[in-house]
Amino acid sequence: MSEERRQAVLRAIVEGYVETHEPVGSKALAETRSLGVSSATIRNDMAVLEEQGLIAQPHTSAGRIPTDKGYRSFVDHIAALAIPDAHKRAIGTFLSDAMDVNDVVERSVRLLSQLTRQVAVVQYPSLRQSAVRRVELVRLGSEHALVVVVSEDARVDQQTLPLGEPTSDEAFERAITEVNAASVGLRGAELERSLAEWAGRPGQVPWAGAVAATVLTSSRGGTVERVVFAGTSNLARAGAGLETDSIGPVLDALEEQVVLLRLLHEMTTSGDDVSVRIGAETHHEALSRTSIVAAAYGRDASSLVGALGPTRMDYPGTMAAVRAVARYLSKVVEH
Amino acid sequence: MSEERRQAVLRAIVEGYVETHEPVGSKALAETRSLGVSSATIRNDMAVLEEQGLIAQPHTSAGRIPTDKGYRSFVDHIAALAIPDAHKRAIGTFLSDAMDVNDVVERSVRLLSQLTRQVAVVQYPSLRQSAVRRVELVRLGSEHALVVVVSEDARVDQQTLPLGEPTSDEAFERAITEVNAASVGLRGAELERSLAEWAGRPGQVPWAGAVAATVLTSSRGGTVERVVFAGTSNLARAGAGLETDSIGPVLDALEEQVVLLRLLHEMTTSGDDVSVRIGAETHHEALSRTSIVAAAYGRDASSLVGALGPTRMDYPGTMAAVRAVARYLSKVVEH
DNA sequence: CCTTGGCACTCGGACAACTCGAGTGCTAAT
DNA sequence: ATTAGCACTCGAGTTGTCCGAGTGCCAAGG
Repeated sequence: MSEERRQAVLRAIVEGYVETHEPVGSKALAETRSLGVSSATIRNDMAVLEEQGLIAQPHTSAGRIPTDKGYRSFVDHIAALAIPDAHKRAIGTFLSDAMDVNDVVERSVRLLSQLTRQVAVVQYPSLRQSAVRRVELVRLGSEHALVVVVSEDARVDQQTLPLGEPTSDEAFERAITEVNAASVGLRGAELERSLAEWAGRPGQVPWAGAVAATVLTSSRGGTVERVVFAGTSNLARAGAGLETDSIGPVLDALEEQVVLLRLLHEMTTSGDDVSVRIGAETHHEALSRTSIVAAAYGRDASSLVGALGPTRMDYPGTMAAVRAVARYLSKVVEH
Repeated sequence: MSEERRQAVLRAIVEGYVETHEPVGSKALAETRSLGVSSATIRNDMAVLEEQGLIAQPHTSAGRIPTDKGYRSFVDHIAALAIPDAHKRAIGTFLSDAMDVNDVVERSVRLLSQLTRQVAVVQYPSLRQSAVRRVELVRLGSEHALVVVVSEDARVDQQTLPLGEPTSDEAFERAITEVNAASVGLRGAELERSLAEWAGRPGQVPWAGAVAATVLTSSRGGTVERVVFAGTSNLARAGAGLETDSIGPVLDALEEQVVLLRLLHEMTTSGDDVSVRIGAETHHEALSRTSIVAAAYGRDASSLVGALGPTRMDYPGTMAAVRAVARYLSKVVEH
C-alpha cells in the first residue's frame, strides 16, 4: 500500500483520461500502463484515492475520472517540465523577427495558442519608467482634448480629457509649449516635481492638473492594462473541447476583460514558475469547468501569459509551453 | 396560383422556421399564420417553391425549411425595416457619451451584439484627410525607428520602420526638426510636394522616403484597417446558435482579420442600405452556415458595421438594428 | 383553372424490452 | 500486501413497435 504507487495510479488515471476522454478502469490501466501490478491492486488503490476525493466515478459501473482535487495533486507532483525541441524552435523563429511591442504580443498569443491547442492569453507588458520625449495636445470639439505622450522608449499613450471650460487658442498653444518644456527628457520624481510646478502656476488653465497626471502615468509605464487572447476555436474543437453549453459563458468571460484581468491578478506566482488554477479554483462560475495555466514574465514578473482550456487538459505539456513562452518574452521585453 | 401568395407562404415558412428552429409543415402554417387558405393549397404552393429551390425538406416526412436561396428571396422582398423604440433609445444613450474613436467603436460593437443577439463586427472608420500636427521619431535599438504622427483631428498613428543603416544622433535629430518643418499644418497635395522635396534633398538620410510615406498615409486617413467584434458567445447560445461543430471554424474566421476584411470589402452596398450575404454567398467554407448583415457608414460610406449569425437568423430585426447603428455612427464620425 | 377535402402512404422519433460487457467490491488464497 | 476469482451492477447499444406529423395525389366543387 505504498503511498508512492498510489500517486502513480493517480498519474496514470489522469493521463489516461486526458488522452481518451473516457473514464478509465482498473483493467485497462493494468494492461496499457506499465505499473507492475494487477488490476485488483489498482482497484484497492482506487478505492483509497476515491475516499480521498481525488477521483470519482460518473456511474456506478464505470471507470474513474479525476476530480479537480485529483488534477491539483497530479499537477503538484509534476517533477520536471520538458518542452519538445520542435516547440523550442518554433518559439525562436516565430518571435525573433517581431518589431514592436504590439507585434511581439500578437505573435506570442497566436503561437502559444497553437502550441497548447488551447486559448492563449497574454497581458501587455508593463514597461519600465522612461523619460518623456514629447507631449502633444489636440482639441476635440470645444469641450475635450486629446493628450498624446511619446516616451523615449517608443511608447505612445493617448487619453481624452474634458476641458471643463472653454480655453482660448493662445492659452492652448502656450500650454503645449510649457508642458513640453516641463517634461521632455525628465522622468520619475524629477518629472513629477516639474509637472507639479507647471500645473500650479497662478492663472494656469484649469485642466493642467489632468494633463500632468496623464503624462506622469504614461511615463511610469503605460496606462491601461490590456489582455489579448487567441485560439478561441480550440474551445469548440471536437474531442478536446468542453461540453457545448459551457463554451458560451467562457467566451463571455474572455470578452469581459475585467474578469480576465482580475483572474490573472489573483494568480501570483512564485519565481518564474508556472501557476495553475483548476476548475472551481478560478472562483468564477463560467470557468468552473476550465483550468488556467499562467506564468509571469517581464520586469518584476509583472505581466502574465497563460493558457486556458478544459480541466481535462494536458497539464505538463501546457505548463512547459507557457513557461517557455514566458521566458522568451522576458528576454525580449528586457531588450 | 398567385405568385403573391406563394411569396407569403415563403415568408411564413421563414418566419416560422426562425422562430421554432424546426421544419414547418403545411398544417401548422394554415392554422397559426393567417393566410386565408387551407393546408392543401399551401402544400401545392410548397411543391412549386421546392421546385424553384427556395425550400427543402430534411426528411421525406418532415416539414420544409428554407434554403439559402429561399432566405435570399425572403430578404429581397422585405418592404420596410422597423426598429423598436427601445433599441432606438438604447443607441442614443449608449453611444452618446463616447469620447474618442476607440470608445465609439468599442461601444458600438457591444451594443450591436446585444441588440441583434449575434456576433457584431465594426470596422474602424477611415477618417477624412487632415493636416499634420506633429511628427515624432523614436529610435528602437540601432536598426529600427518608430514614427508617430499626430494629426489635427486627433488621430495618432504609429509605425515601426527599419533604418537600413546606422544613423548618427545629429542626423536623427535634424531629421525630426526638418520633417516637422516640412509637414506640420499641411495636407493633401501640398503635403505630398513638401515631403517629396524634403526626402529628395541631397545627402538626405536613406530612410527619409519611408518616413514621408508613413506621414502621408496617416494624413490621408489612417493606416491599417482594423476590425473588432463582440458577442461571440451568441454563436454558442443554445437554441439560436449553430451546430456545435460549425462554431470552431467560425471563430477561426473571425480571429483571422484578413478573412473578415476581405469579406467586408466584397460587400459593396448601394447607398446607405443594408447588404446581406447568406450562407454560401459568403464564399467562405467556414461561414457557409452563417449569414452576414452589413451596412456602410462614415464618409463616402467607406467603413462597415455588421452582424454575423446563423443563416436562420431574424433578418428584418437584424437588418434594422445594423442600419440604425450605421446611421448613428455616420452622424458621430462626421462630427 | 384554381382551390379544397379526403385518403393512403411514408418515415423519423419516442418508448420499452433486452442484451452485453466493462467495471466494481469483496473474499479467500498466496 | 498482493492477487485471482466471482457475483453483481448498470449504462450503452440494439431491436422492435407504435404513433403521428407531413406528404402527394385525386376527385369534387366553385
